[in-house]
Amino acid sequence: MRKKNFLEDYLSILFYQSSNPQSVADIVSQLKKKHINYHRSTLFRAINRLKEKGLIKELIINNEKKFYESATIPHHHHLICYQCKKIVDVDLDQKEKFIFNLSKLIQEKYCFRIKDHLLEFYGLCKNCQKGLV
Amino acid sequence: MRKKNFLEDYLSILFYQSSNPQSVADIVSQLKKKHINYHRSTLFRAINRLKEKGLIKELIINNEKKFYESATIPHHHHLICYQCKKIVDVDLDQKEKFIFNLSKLIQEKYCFRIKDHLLEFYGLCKNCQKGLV
DNA sequence: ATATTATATGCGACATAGTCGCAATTGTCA
DNA sequence: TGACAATTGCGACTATGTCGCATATAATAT
Repeated sequence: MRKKNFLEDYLSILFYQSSNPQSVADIVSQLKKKHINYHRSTLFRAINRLKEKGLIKELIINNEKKFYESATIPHHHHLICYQCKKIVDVDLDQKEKFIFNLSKLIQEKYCFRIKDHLLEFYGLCKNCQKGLV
Repeated sequence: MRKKNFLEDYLSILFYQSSNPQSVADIVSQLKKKHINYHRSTLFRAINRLKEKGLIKELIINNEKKFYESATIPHHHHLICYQCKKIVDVDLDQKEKFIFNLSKLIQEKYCFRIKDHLLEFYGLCKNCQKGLV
C-alpha cells in the first residue's frame, strides 16, 4: 500500500455514522451537499474496495441498485416501506436462534452449505400507514 | 379487453412450467432458441402486465435484475448458490409459523404493517461444494 | 360489412447502475 | 530525487428497465 486514500476513510466514517443502508446514489448526493465532487466511477471503485476489505457489507434489499452498510453493525434485518422506501433496522433476539435452527434443517434436507441469509420485511411504516387512512 | 394477447399466454405457461425463478434475460434467451423474437420493451411490458394481473410475482434475490415466478407456486423461499447462481426452492413447514409469529412481534415493536417478507439463504449447492474440495 | 376502439407491438430515445481501460496525478518509500 | 503503486478522471461500454409515438390488429358496435 503506497498511497493513502482519503476517500475511503471518508466513506468509512460516513457508512459508520449512517443509521440506514446507503446506495451509491445516496452517497453521491450527500457528498454533493458538502461540495465534494468525485467521478462516479471513483466512488464505485472506492466502495468496492471497502467491500473487499470487509469494512462494509453489500445488502440485497431491492433489485434496482446496491445498498451498503457498515460491517461493524451486527447482523440484523430490515423493514422496507413500500411507499416511502425507508429502510429501518430490526432488532429482535428471537430471530437469530430460529434462523440458526432453520439453516441446520435446510443444510440437512438440501445438502446446501449455507453461508449467509437474508430476511427482510416489506410493508408500510408508521408514517405511511397514516397517509392511507 | 379488446385484443387477445398471445405473448402473455405464452409467458404464463412458460413461468408456470419453469421450476426456477426467471429473469427477463432468461426469457429472452429461451424465446430466441425457439426463434420467437419480440422487442425487449414488449417483453418487459408483457411481464409487467402479468405481474399486475397477479399471475406472476416479482422476487428480490439479487440486486442486478428482477426475477419472476408463477404466482400459483405457494409462498416459499430460495437457496441461492454463490458459485453457479442456481436458485432452488425451499420447502419446510416450520418456517411459516415462525415467520408469522415474528411478523406479529415486529408489527408491535415497530408499528410497521408487514405485507410481505423475503427469506433467502445464500451459500454453496451440493455440486459446487464438490468442486471446492 | 365496416367503422370504431382498445390493446399490443416495434422502434428508438432515454435514464440509471455499474464496469473497465487508459492516461495522468500523487503520495510514499528507498 | 526517482521509482513505484495506488487513486483519480474521463469516457466508452454494457445491461436493465421505462416511455412516447406511430402502427398494426383483434374484438365490438353499428
